[in-house]
Amino acid sequence: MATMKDVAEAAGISIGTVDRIIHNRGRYSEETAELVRKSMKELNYTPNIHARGLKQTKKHIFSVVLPHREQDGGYWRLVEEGILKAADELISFGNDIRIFPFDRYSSSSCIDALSGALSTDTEGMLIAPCRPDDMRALLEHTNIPYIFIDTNIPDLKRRTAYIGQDSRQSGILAGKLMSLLIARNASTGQDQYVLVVDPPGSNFHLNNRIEGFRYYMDAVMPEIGLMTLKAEADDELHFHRRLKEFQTKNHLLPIGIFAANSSVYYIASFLEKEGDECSSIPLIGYDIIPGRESAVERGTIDFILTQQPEIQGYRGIIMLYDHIVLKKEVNKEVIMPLNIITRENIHTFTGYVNG
Amino acid sequence: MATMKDVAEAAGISIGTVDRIIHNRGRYSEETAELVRKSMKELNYTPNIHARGLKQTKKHIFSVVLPHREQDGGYWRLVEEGILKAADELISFGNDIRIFPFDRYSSSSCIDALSGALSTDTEGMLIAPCRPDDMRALLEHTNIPYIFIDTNIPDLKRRTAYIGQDSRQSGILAGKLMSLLIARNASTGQDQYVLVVDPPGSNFHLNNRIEGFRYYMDAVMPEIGLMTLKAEADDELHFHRRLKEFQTKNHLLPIGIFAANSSVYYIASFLEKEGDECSSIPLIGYDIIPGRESAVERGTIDFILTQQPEIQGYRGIIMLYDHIVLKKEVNKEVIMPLNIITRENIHTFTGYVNG
DNA sequence: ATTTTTTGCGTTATCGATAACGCAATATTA
DNA sequence: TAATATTGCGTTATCGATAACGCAAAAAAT
Repeated sequence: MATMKDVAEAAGISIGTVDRIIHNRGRYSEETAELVRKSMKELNYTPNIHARGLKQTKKHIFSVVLPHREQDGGYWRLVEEGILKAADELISFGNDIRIFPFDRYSSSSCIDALSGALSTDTEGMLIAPCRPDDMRALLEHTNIPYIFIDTNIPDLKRRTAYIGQDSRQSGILAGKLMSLLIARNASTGQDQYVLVVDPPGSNFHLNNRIEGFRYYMDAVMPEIGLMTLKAEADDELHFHRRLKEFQTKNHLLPIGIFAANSSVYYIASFLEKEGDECSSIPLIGYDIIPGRESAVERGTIDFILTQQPEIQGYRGIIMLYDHIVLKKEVNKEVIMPLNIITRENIHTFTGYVNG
Repeated sequence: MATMKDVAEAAGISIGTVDRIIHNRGRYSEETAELVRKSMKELNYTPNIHARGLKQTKKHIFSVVLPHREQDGGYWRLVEEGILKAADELISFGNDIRIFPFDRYSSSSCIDALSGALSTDTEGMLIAPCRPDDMRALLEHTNIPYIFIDTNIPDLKRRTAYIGQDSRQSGILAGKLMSLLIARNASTGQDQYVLVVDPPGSNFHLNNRIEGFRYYMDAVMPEIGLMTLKAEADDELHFHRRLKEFQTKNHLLPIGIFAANSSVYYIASFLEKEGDECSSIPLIGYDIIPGRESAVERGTIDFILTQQPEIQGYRGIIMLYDHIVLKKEVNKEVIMPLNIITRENIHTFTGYVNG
């Protein structure tokens, strides 16, 4: 509860000098600085956040660089929602948060978005570097601090922080849940297999999830085969068509289906259309998509895994603000908890927790 | 970004009057009030939280009334940890949070704690009313605002909020997970049963959890019997003794064990002592107890359900502060998300999320 | 009719950090 | 040596909300 005035008095120096020392704002001697730092320690001085916030009328500008909301099955929409929620809170303090969306399948779009963000008077950036190679060069030559969200580029050590998920582990978890779901039916017949649905596009996390799932299934249920269905378009009808094709080609139904992202909802609607025999097939996927929870509530989808992308987005912005404006220490790496959602607990997850 | 001065000017009135109207601090006419309210709406005025915080040098005092940390298998320690974390943040703003612990098995201790809290100059209370009948009378006659945590007293409508858990639903979820775990072994023999461990003491949530579990198991696996073991002391050795007794009396091992609280860790240590045949029995319980995660990591405990009591405590205090000091609107009812923890995701839950 | 109380409103010091401004004293350059 | 630049430090207005203080005018009580 010591004020700057207290520190100044204890050091036998003026407030102005103390302030200059704290903020390293030139024009002071190292001697007095030492003295002041000692007094600060002794009095356990912490700046009053309110006084600071009040004085700082300066409007802070932050930029967000992430894929279009519709991409990856609406995943980015969820992230963006959390970002907007945090932005809302910060805007009311006179700050500005600018979003630079890009097409995650286009190199030029990605580069444009990032250079757009860089060319403004941004003080910090929240970046989803899902095209690391397009972004690396630009990020190596900037002094603007940035936080990575969702994907990390480990070799860019100048990042302030990374907030994301352990996607391989989530695949392993999906494998475990699948093994429980199919335990009852397994080994009652020959040629049993689990269908792995690989969503369109290539994506670090998707690959990791699938790899983790495979790893677990091969280790625990080696007798169950895994078949992969690669989708080419992020579109409900496309999924239905591909599934139908698959069904006619393979007359034997899978004993379980794993979808590596929110396309699980497309699969659910297909299975429900096909009748009870299909909709009772164990089905695991990712992310709670607002408005589509009913497939979980009905039990067509058995488990949904999520790392709450909204909260990821929300916390990303708050971390940026904490770091740059409040000058707080922030965690270098935040891994989101891996939640298991099922019909019995989904209602406790809709709507925000925290924030 | 409108200030109070802007509002005053727009309404053709002084700042002092605007302030009086906002805070309902007597001495103004309803006419001008109407005018001011209109200007506030028009200018979309939001008070500057920093200016407010800066001016408010007044030290706020809050009280917390909850059971001793050791009770209910260490559950309250977790709640208290979250409370202390929030308190820490608030104390640095010059506030004071006082904890009044009580013995949840003693009526007089409970009454003493609550009247202790009430007799101070507390501005708000966070209360765990796990002895509703002892607390009701006192709470009906106070004007100090309070928030209930963990347990609710629905008929006390004057509460500011309730933050807690849906315990019956968590029992149902436990039932679902149990049914998956035992699916493989079920119906291979006669007289199969699941053991339900009822921890010492009578507790609203414990009863609900067990009731929910029973409900699910009876509905989905009626052929599996449920046997109950009632423990009398919250003590690891006591549990081991009772389990040993049970084992000698019933030569047939259970095909699954459900413990309605964190005593699941006592059961895990017993099963591990008894060898592989025992430690592979499906086991479900509650709460992550710091330092005892290894039983989950080894897989002796298959699933842990938790509603993150630390976060409950943390949020309870923050809600109190938001309501009383910042005069924010707070949710009347906050139900914590129901998390499923298993060896594949426990590492993402240790340590705080949010805060 | 006079005194007292109440009501309505304006003015202003204050909270703590910040950064602009100003003034010496010292150092550097011409 | 004189002119200029740099360094070190003190003083003070400012951010916006708050609440104490003061002063009239109106209302109530005597």
